[in-house]
Amino acid sequence: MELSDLEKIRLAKLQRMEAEGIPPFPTRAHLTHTTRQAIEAFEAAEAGSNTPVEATLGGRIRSLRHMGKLSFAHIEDSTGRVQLFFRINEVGEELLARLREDFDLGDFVEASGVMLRTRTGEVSLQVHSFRMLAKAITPLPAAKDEVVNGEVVRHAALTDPETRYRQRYADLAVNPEVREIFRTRAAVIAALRQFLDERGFLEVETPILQPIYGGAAARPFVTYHNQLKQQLYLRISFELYLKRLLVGGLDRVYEIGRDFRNEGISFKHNPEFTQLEFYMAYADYLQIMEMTEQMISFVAEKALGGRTITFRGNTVDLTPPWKRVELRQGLMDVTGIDINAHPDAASLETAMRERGLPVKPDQPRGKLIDGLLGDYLEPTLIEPTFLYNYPRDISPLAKSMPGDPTTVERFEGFICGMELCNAFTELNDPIDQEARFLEMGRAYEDADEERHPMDEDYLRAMAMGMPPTGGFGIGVDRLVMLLTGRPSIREIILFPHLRGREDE
RNA sequence: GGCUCACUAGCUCAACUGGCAGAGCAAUUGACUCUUAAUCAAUGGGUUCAGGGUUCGAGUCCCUGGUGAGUCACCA
Repeated sequence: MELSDLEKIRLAKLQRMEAEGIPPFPTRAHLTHTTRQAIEAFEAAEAGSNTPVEATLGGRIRSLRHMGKLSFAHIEDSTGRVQLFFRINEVGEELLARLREDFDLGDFVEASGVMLRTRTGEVSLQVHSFRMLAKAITPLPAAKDEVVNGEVVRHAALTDPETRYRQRYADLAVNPEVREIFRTRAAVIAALRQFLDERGFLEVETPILQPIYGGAAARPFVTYHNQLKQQLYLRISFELYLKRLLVGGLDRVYEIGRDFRNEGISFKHNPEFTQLEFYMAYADYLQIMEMTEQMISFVAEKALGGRTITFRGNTVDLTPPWKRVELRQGLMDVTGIDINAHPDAASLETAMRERGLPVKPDQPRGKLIDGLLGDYLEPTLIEPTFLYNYPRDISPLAKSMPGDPTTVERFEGFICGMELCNAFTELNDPIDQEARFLEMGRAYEDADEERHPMDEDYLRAMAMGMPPTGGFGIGVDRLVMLLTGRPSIREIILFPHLRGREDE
């Protein structure tokens, strides 16, 4: 490890402590309160009995001010901050000198004493004794904090995105709002579980390593099992396994876990991302639609304490019911094209050209429609909106609408111009399913990386009978982006994937 | 992968049309018994992302490469 000048100075302090027999990394701490508990205990005593509050507190030193025979510090733990007040009368000359010589910003310290208010009114621990809990050799990146009206204001905070993502520990250590994002993220996932658990759903775990990948259109990561001499794929969705469980009689199942897609990286794409899928027997996509808006507003209420979010400058209310727009009508409104009047790719291409819309050649009809949706319709869907009834050829696992074989019972949810979730009435006819798989194979013969491989075992499962089922999938990262108002997926994933560096 | 922009001290940022690489905080030394970006005095700190080129002279201009951000493509 190459040490900077600042680090060499701190290392020398550490070595001096060791030479004097003072452990810089003692094994155990003995704390009586968190910083918040200590402040609350003092305020309660102040309002009542006035009995002294003794406490032993621990935390990271975030500010340190020496002034002759007095010193002040703030320590921080996960519950907040408290000021430490060191007076030579209480700690003695020797310990006070040690504070000056051995302790730096970023060190972890344990301090015992009595809670009191300093002259400026700040609740503080008047320290009688203290010791090092863990020495920090590398200084924290943020320079200094200021407390203004109880709010911590940072000066010269760590802002460089690359450093923040590569050294997330440093980002978390100095940027409290980043810690808050991940508390919200945990609350979102807990609320999703609660919502589904309360409705009788069983949480399950299905394979991440799969011999045949499927359930979505994406390129997989490929890996290999040495002993089995078998090529395996990291899953791109949970769908095909979860629906096998419905065949097995588990009527309501869900899984929250990681999907892996070997695609480009962007502000809304990470190669691994967290997905929730649930399947509900005897439900159709309209019931799932209602459940979706209830679930999302429930989660917002639980994780944020309200149903209003602000994302990319738009403030929207998540309270049900959400807008419902048929995909055909939505596309007609923004492009003037009625997709039902163009049952094949060639006709749709012509209609697009007539209106001066750019057309990528050799795209199947479904892809063209998907393109129109993404380019022209999606950006307009600011208020929470369900688009429903999708073309069959981009939905190989969804059930056709009765009386309309070109359209399937499928919807997607959009908020603030971003796609959030995808759901449909599940195709449970094994004959139709096999035909769809074959169709997909043909349609993507040229770009066959994305086609759905034929999954014979899945067809066998369907052949044993799956009840009519509504299924649902949501990108949990996208949901967390929306709920925390963060425009980049990297802000809400602890360790987003970045390109490797030569020096690492 | 394409295009655009960025990369300077530990952190945040300056440095004009090419002309001695700077500030605040952090650090070091000292003063200071209620401070809170404490204050005051002094001091140290640079592979200007890397490599090459142009030039009397490059942080600045040119080329190649690296990483990031935005955007497009692909996808969710």
